[in-house]
Amino acid sequence: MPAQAATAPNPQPATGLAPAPLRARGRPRKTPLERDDGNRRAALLRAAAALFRSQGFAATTTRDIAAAAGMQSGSPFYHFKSKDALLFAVMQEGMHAALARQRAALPATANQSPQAQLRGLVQTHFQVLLGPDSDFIPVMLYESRSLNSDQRAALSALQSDYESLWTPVLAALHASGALRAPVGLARLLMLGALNWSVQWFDASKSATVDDLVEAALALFVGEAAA
Amino acid sequence: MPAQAATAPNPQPATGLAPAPLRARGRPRKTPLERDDGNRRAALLRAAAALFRSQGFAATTTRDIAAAAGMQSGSPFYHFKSKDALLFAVMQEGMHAALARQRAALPATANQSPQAQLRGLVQTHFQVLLGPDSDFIPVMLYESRSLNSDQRAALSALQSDYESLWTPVLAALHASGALRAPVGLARLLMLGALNWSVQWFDASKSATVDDLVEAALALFVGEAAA
DNA sequence: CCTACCGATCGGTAGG
DNA sequence: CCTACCGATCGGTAGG
Repeated sequence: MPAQAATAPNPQPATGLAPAPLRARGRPRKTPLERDDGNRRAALLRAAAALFRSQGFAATTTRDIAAAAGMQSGSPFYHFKSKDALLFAVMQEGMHAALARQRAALPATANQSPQAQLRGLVQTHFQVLLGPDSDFIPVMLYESRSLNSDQRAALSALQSDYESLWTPVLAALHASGALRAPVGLARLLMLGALNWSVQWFDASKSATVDDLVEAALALFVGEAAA
Repeated sequence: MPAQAATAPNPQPATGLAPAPLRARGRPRKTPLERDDGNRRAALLRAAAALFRSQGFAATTTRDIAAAAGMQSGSPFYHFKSKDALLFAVMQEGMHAALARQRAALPATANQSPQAQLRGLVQTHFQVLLGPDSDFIPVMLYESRSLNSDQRAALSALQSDYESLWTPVLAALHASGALRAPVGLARLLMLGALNWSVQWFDASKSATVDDLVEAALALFVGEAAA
């Protein structure tokens, strides 16, 4: 039931046999400078994101996460100070990835119409939300209640950065009459419409992500019809 | 920190003194037929809704709920079979209230334009979401993950009833050209935009619920401008 | 990163 | 609806 971490290495059959001496187990380390700690840490993050998303933060056990990453129950705490820190890391990773993808997509429409720029923002947003490796952002959207205030503040800063990508585009659309609601409320309502899709979108159903993009644009700015 | 149940009766100072004989405590029961069980049950529901909303279901303790309703730790289980049953009752109560309010508001716009009918739906929806006693529906929107499949099925039926109030109005708007997105996706996106408002709406800020109604209508159907 | 474990908390119950 | 309690689980840690 806990989504097995797709690429979880070192599944550790847990035979209960007496452990062999440490140096004899597994293949030898290539070089002290080349430890795969980042790999294990990333496996924990992916497992945590999947479980936090499907069960919620409070209902997910650090033991669940450890098992999904092929570790023993105490091992997550070697990589993260607390369950809380794991949650924050998942969200931070999600926001950094989302920002990076939006920024990478920006130049493609920089010289085009505000409508085309909005299409780019909406499309990338849906891809981040519904595409592969898409557990991190939903966790951020639906579990921020469990953060402490410092963590929340740190994430708010990233979220402001993200929103600032939308504001000038919406302002231009508002100025041209294509967007009739006030820019601030329009941004909140539009992002809400997009974010809510994680609750109902089913990749196996008929509608595709591209269908969603077109529907959202038609709904918000009426497809070039001003 | 746990929102104190505003009207919690019987706050029980918990003095630790030996309890007086049962018949001597409190004012005498009016009549065996007139027990205030419904009152206590309602207090539990209100307390549970507030706590489930602010902390989430899994992070809320049945002891938290009991305390907020002025009871001892084991007492909620006199009224509800399990914590799960309490959650389901909160959601069911929320959906019944939302349906009742929408149905009561329908006649007022029945003979008016589809735009006016949509305004009525949106306005009532925001009131249910953001008005007084508005914890029940947010709990339903954000905690259904914690239901078992029978409970989820029962709620899905109520949600379908609710959505069926929107579909004919959206179909009429689509037919007239005022709504350009496909009806099904438009409904999902629009309700998402509205539902998301519980995450950011702050009654103490400048925007009012009426501002939200107007902004949403302007965004979705462009305010009579087709 | 594993083993073995602690202390605290939690949902739920018996019996009144 | 309260008292007193059980059994299980959980986050986290020491020590290697």
